Amino acid sequence: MEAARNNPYLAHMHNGGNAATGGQGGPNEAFNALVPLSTTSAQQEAVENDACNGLTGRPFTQKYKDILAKRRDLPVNKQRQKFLDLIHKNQFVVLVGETGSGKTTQIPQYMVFDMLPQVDGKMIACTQPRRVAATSVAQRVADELDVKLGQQVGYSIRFEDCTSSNTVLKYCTDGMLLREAMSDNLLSRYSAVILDEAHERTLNTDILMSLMKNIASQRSDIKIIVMSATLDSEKFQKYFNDAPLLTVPGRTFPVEIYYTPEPERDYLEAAIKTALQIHAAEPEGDILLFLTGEEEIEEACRLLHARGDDLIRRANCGPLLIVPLYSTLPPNMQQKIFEKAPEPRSKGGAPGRKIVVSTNVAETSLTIDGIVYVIDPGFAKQKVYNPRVRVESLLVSPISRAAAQQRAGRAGRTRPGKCFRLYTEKSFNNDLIEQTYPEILRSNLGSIVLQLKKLGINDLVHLDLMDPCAPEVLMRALELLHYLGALDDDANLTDIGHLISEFPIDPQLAKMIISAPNYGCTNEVLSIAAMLSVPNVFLRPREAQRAADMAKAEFAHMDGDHMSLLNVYHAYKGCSEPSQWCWDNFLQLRSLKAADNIREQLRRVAAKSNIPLLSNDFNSADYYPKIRKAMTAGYFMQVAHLERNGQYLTVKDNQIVLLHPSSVLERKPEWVVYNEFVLTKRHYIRTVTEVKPEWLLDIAPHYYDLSGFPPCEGKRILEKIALKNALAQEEQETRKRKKETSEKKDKKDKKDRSDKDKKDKKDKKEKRDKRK
DNA sequence: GAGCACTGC
Repeated sequence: MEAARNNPYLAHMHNGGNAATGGQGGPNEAFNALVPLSTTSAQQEAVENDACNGLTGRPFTQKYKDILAKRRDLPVNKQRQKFLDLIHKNQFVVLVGETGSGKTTQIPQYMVFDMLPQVDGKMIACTQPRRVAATSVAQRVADELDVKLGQQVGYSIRFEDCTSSNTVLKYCTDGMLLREAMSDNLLSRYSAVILDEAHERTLNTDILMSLMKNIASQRSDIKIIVMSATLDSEKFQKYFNDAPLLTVPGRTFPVEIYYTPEPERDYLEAAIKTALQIHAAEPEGDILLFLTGEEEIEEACRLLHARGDDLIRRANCGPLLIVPLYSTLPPNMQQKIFEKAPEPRSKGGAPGRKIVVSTNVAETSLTIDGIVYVIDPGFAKQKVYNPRVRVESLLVSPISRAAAQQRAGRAGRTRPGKCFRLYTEKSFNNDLIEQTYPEILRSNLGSIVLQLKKLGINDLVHLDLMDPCAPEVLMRALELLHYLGALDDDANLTDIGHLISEFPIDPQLAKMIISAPNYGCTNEVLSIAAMLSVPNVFLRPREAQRAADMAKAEFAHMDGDHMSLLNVYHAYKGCSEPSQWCWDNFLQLRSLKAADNIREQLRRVAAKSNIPLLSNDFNSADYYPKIRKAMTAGYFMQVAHLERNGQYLTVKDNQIVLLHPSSVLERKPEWVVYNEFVLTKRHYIRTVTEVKPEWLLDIAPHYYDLSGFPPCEGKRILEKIALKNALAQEEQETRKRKKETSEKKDKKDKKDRSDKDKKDKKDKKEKRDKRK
């Protein structure tokens, strides 16, 4: 109680924040005795053991007490005092804890009791890379603290803010906190920020880490905790000014690792063999097989079905449930991974088994219970960025040792498991890289650079990132933003740049939206932007490709794919039963719903930025051309020209590209804008719409300064038009000059005339006067 | 005439 007397906030606490409600509750004495940034583990436990909730004044429920017992048992609780000591003495703490340590749920609560956010009005934030994690952990912690979700504990993710003025602990996606920082550069609403899953090194986490380091140097009152699951803690410690490290053991079961003695030539074949061998020889327990993509997974499932049936017949094995899993799979199909393994065919017969064949989605995003065996061929599709051609693409490549470890861990969540790696141990040690390259080294940074500018970080070259990005990638981003008019010649944010940065989408898309009012078509452009921001809406199941193509043709627009997307969106908004309608038309309902959500968000941003929401008369001949002009204002850097040999060449880069076969365009328009450059066996441009070369010169004259263009037909055509424009302009000017000269002459004549008139009048008057 | 790992504002 000594501390309580010294607590300057105590009076406030007793009077306000902690009033008992309903008569049955009461103050939590231990809670009221807490002093910010000096609590002990014992004090905190006393607060939790009290009869009443310090945060609400209400008596604790039985449910609370049941959960509390389990929380006390978590590995992280044994280190509570150590953690508090570290955070009292340091601004940064790095915490490493494996699965099951309890760090994500407990550490933020320790911080709540230690910083007493209800006293100074500043919140504790805990960031997650994914939305589901933010919402589900917030719910769990609300239960643990015996409060209603959205009150003292809440979450904030895109499209959903579940917080209130009472919120002291907020779980949010890292992207959300970054957005907040764009309008509050010092994150002044927070007294502590906990960055969770930092080892994943997502783009947003990396930026956020840099930002927090920057903020910490300006705010000595803020505490920052970086939590990670890997043992690569030294890098984090070093980055955060030699921060102290706390290691918390996890709670998982051992996983035995097996390697192949020789390298496998065909990993798909090897994977299927291994799965069936496990089924034939290993005890009960489900299998998780990692493959790289949809097509491979469907193929593997077909083979497993065929050979599995054969095996079951011959070897009297139990029945198999084979389930594919990838993110674009419809939700009802995804649910299948939670089904139980099938029962034995006869009582006492061999047990059934579930085989989940999955992409990386099962590595971090989805947890499947009951997995005992993991098969890891060692490959995944990974994003790579080529700044030279400004293209992001997906490439099947070997995973890292950290990812392999993560995959193996999936076998030991419920009991001891086994992991079969389809590569040699030597290969694991010598060929695999230690960590997957962080996303920031594999991405186009256009949007990120704009965000950084908005965050008040101007010196990008000396930006303090954990892994600095390649200068060429930065250059490309700056170049793009400069051409869009978002940055001036000194790389400072312009008014346009401020506007663009308000939109949570690609800068080109945002530019298209803010240009739309010039063409009176904001509403339509918002719809197109939303449709371009979601995964492909068109489904094309292998068994119904023709029917799907026919359904798609119904939406085709002769101007191109963007207008077809607009047709789809309008039709979707007009249909009465979206679910049935989507099924009938081979459309992805999930994507359309997402598009609708995004459109609403974009509309709100536009309205807030005073961008008028306009539409042209649908029957006007200009309706579509005006939309295409607005698109050109955003995408003038992604234009291709059809050369006379029938090949498209991208403008300025002179890359040979093909219209993607998914395009609705049946003819080949001479000039097109494209949304995406797809790099597979060939170079494709996907989602394509016809434009006019005159527009390019009108709308983006700074980009279409032809002197810097490599020679090609497109350039010659543009030059001709430019010449014509120049001549026309000259002619116009000449005419204007002539008109001016003649006007001047007229004016002079008029003046002369009027002078003469005056003189005549005067003379006449004089004459009259004389006569008098 | 062909793909679409996964997130996120």
